[in-house]
Amino acid sequence: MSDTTPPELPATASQGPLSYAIFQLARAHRGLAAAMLRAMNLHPGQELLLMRLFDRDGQTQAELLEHVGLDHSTVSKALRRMQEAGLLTRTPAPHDRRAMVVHLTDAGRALRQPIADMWRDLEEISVRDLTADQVAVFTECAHLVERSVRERDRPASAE
Amino acid sequence: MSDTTPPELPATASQGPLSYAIFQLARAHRGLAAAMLRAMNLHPGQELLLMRLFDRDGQTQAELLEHVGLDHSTVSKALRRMQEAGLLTRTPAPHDRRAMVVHLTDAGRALRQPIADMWRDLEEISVRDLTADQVAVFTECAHLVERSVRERDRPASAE
DNA sequence: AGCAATTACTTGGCTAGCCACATAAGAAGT
DNA sequence: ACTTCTTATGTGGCTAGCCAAGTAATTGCT
Repeated sequence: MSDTTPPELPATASQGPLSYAIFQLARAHRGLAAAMLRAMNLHPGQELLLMRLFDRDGQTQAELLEHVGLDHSTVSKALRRMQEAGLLTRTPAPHDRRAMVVHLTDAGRALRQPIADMWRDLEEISVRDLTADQVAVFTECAHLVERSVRERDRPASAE
Repeated sequence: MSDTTPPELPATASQGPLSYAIFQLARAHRGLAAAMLRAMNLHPGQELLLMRLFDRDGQTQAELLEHVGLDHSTVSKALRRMQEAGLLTRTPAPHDRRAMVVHLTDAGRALRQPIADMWRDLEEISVRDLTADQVAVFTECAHLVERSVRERDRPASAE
């Protein structure tokens, strides 16, 4: 304790450089994504649901939920707003009247290419100043950190 | 329905692996931070403001703002809630009656060590499965990506 | 059967975070 | 002095995201 308690603690970054870097990077990255999505009248996170539906239309909320990993209520509200925006429909499943099957509308399908372009632009900007090696290491490390964090967050999670 | 399914576009991850990794990592990381902060009756982001005040008490909102990089309204509201929670006080600056000087209360100062411990635990968990080299590369890359993204977000020096 | 547990989803309530607008006060130009 | 201009902060409105509680339908257990 005699070497780590100077009267002038620099800042938050020194206490946890990696955590702080994640925090700042996430906010900047999300900000750019939000700006790009706003041109399509979308909000951050909605494009992930749409991309899942582009991949396979007609999924239930539970199926979408499992892949994106968000809270039930978050997905439910986001889908309701996207339905009100005319991007998709939610109809009760025929053989399981609890479930709501989500289908894209024409307006929703029309966003497939714009979202793909936007996502590619975002990726290209993010990677711009990195070498291919750095991208590989960064992505690998991101997954490792994510797994550590998730394991700690859910003490009963066994993979 | 009659649309010829493209050769199985995997998912969002393949469109932008790095962006997707950032998104997922950020959510998991923030989730763990939120869980840890909840034990102290804090919310994500508040601890950053407090740590800034631990570093130097009696700053104005504008000074805090510059360092954390959030929107001024976000900081304004967060500080109001933290004041209502008894963690700090906001008093008009004597020589500049626009500015509000933020001072920690005893209750706020009491969180210094708990927050430092929590931040250290979070960092330790995040770094657990990484080598020192990986941490260095990851942090460096995070800053590079953040800079690229911020430059693009603010079209000030576009080529 | 019948009743409990699980699953699927909705709603309410809270904060974070952004934008846009509004207010107030100091600074600067005329 | 009298306007702008800039700065510092507050407020309203929107969505994202979480937790917690509630509803409805399916499954499971006795």
